[in-house]
Amino acid sequence: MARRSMSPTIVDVARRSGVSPATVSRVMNGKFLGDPAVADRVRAAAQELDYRPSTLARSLALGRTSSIGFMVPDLGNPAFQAVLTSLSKAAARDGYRVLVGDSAESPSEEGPLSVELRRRCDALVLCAPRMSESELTALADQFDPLVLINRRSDAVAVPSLSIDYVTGIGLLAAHLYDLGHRTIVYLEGPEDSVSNRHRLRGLEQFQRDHDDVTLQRMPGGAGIDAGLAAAPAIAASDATAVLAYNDLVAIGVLHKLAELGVDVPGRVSVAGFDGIPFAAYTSPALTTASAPHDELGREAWRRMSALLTGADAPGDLLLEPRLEVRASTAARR
Amino acid sequence: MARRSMSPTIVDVARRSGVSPATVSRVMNGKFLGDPAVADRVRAAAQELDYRPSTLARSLALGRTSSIGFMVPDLGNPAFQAVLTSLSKAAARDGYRVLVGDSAESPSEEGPLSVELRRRCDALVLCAPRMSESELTALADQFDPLVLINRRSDAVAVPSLSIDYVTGIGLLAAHLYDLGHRTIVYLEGPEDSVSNRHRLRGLEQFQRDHDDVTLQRMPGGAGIDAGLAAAPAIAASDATAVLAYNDLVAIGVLHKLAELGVDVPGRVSVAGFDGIPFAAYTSPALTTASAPHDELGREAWRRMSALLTGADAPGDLLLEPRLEVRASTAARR
DNA sequence: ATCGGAGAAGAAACCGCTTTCACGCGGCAT
DNA sequence: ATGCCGCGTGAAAGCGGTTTCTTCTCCGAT
Repeated sequence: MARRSMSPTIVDVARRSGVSPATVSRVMNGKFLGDPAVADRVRAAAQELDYRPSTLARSLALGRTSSIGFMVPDLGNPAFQAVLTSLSKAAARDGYRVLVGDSAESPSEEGPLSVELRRRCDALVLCAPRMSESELTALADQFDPLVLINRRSDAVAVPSLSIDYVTGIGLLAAHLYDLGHRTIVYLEGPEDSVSNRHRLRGLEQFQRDHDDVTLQRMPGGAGIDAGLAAAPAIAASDATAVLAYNDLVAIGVLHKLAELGVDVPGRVSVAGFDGIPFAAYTSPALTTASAPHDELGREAWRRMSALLTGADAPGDLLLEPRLEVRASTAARR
Repeated sequence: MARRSMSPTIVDVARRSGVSPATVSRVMNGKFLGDPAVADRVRAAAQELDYRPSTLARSLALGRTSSIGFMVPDLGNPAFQAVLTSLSKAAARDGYRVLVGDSAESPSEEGPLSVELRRRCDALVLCAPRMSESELTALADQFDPLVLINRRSDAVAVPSLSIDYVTGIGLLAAHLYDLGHRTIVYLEGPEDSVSNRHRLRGLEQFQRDHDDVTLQRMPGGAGIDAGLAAAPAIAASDATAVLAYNDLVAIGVLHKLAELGVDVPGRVSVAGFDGIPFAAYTSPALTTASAPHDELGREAWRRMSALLTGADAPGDLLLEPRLEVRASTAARR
C-alpha cells in the first residue's frame, strides 16, 4: 500500500499509464502535443484513479492561488455583503474564489489582518475607510495587486472604485431643501472614515450654495445601534430633517423615533444612504441615495482581473448614487 | 541579484544568518531547542529581510491551508450572510479564513462547485438544501471534514447544525390559530428543498392537532420576487393568513399587498421565517420565527474546529427559533 | 550512407517550507 | 584511553505539481 490513504498523485497516474509525471502534467493542462494515444491512456488512468491535481501544489508551482482576498470593516453590513456577493460571482466566472476578511471596525487590526489575508491569495480588494493614508502607503506594496473600494489614494497608484458620496449626499440635501427643510441634521458616520469625510465635503458644498440652510452635525456611527442612540437627540432638536450616515443608521433612527412617538415624515423627515435592499421596505419606506453596489463589485473584479492578467486596468470609477424618494421624507409642515 | 524581485525565502534568511534552512524553520516555528544566540541571529536576519514564510509552501508541506469553505445556495440571502459573518469571525479567532462559494441556487452546479471549493481548503461547511441525499452521500468523502447546515443526513455521519423548522413553523401556525385564523396559506419554498419539506412536516403535524384549520399550499420561492409574485393570488384567495417560506418572501408579499391595497394585518395576516435583522423594520413590522443564525455560525465552527483537531465533535445541534410577534399578524376580523 | 533537424517524451530542477534522519562533537562512565 | 550517549545542527527527502533542458528517435535531404 502506498501513502497513508491519501488521494492519488500525479506519480500514481504516471505509473499507471506508463509515462512520466511530466507528460501527465502536460496532458492535464492541455499542453500535450504528442501521440494522441498516449494522451488517451493518461486520461483514462486519471479517470480510473479519480485523480485531481492538488490545487495547493499547483499553486506553489505556478505561483498563484486563483483566489483573492476581500477585506471589509464589517461583514455584517448589507452594503458590503452586496459588494461581496457580486464580487464573488464575477470572480467565480473566471475561476477565482474569494477569501473574506472582517476587520471588525478595528482600525488597529485592519493593517495586519489585511497583510495576513493578502499573503494567502493573489490579490486584495480592500475596503478600509478608516486606515490612514500613511499606513496604506506603507503597506501598499505588500498588498500589491490591490483594488481599493470607497477610497482613493494619491500616494499609491491602484484602481479604485467608489461611490460618489459627495454628490450623493448633495442630492439628498437638495431633495430635503426642495421639500422646504431649512434645518437639517447630519448624523455622522465613524469619526475619521473617508466616506464620512466625503459626505461632509458634499454638505459643505451644498451649504455654500444654500446659505439659508442650517446644517447641524451630530455624532452617530455606522450601524442600527447608532441610529437608535441618536434618535432622542433628534427628537429634541428643532431640525425638521435628518440625513443619516447610511441606511442602517437611518433605520435605527426611524425605529426609535416611532417608539418615541415622533411622526416621520410629519414632524421630521429621515433619509439614509446606500440603498440597501431593505430600505424599500421599512416603515415608512426610506428615502435614500441608492449606490450600485453590485456594479461596484463587478467592476472591482474587472479591474482586479486586468491587474492579474497584466492587462492595463481600467481607470478609477466613481459610481453615482441615484436618489430614491420614498415615504420617509415629505414637505416640511 | 537573486530571483526576479521575489520576496525573501527561508534560504535567504538561512544564508544571512549562517545557518541551515532547517534551523530557520525551527526557529520560526518555536521548535528550536539549541543555542539561544543562534535563534537570535536567525530572528534578526528574518527581521532585516522582512521575511514571512510563504503560506502556500507551508500549506503544502504541512498538508493544511488553515482555511475552510462555506458553500451556500445564495450569498445574497441575509440569513446566510448572518451565518457567514459569525462563522468567519469564529474561525478567524483560531487563525482560519473562510472561502465563500455561491451555487446560485443551481442544484446541478452545487455538487461540482462544492468539490472544487473543498479542494482549495481543509474542510467544508455546506448548506445545500436542494442536493439529493444520494448525491450528498456520493460526495461525502470528497468533502470529508464536513459540517452540514440546515439538513442532516442519515447516510453520512457528519455534524449538522439546523434550525428546527418543524417546530418553528408550528409556533407560527399556532400563533395564527390563536388569533382566530382558520384558513391559512403556506407559501412554499423551493420545491424540493429540505427546509421546505421540514416546514411542510411541521404543518402536517399542526394540521393533525387542529382539524378545523384549512391549510392551503401555494407555490412560492426563496426570495423577495417570489413574494411579490404570489401576492395577487393571496389577495384573491379567501385565506385570512399567510405563512411565507421565509422573511424575504414575506417582505415581498407585504410590499405587493400594500400596493394592491390589501390591508395587513386587517384583511390578511402575514408571517415570515428566519428573523433577519430587517424583519423588525418592515411596514408593518413582520411577525416571524427568529432563528439564531449567529449561534449557528459559531457552533458550526466549534464542530468544524473539533473535526480539524481530531477531537470528537459535539453532536448535532437543532436550534430553536423564537416566535417574534409583530404588527403583521393580528386577530382575524 | 551520413548528417541535420524536428518532434516526442523523460530526467531533473524548481516552487518554499517541514521534518526525518544522519553526522560530528563533547562529556561521562569504564 | 576507549566507547557510548546525547545534543545541536545540517543534509536531504519529502509535499505534488510545472517546466526547462536533454535525450532519443525517426525522417528527409544531400
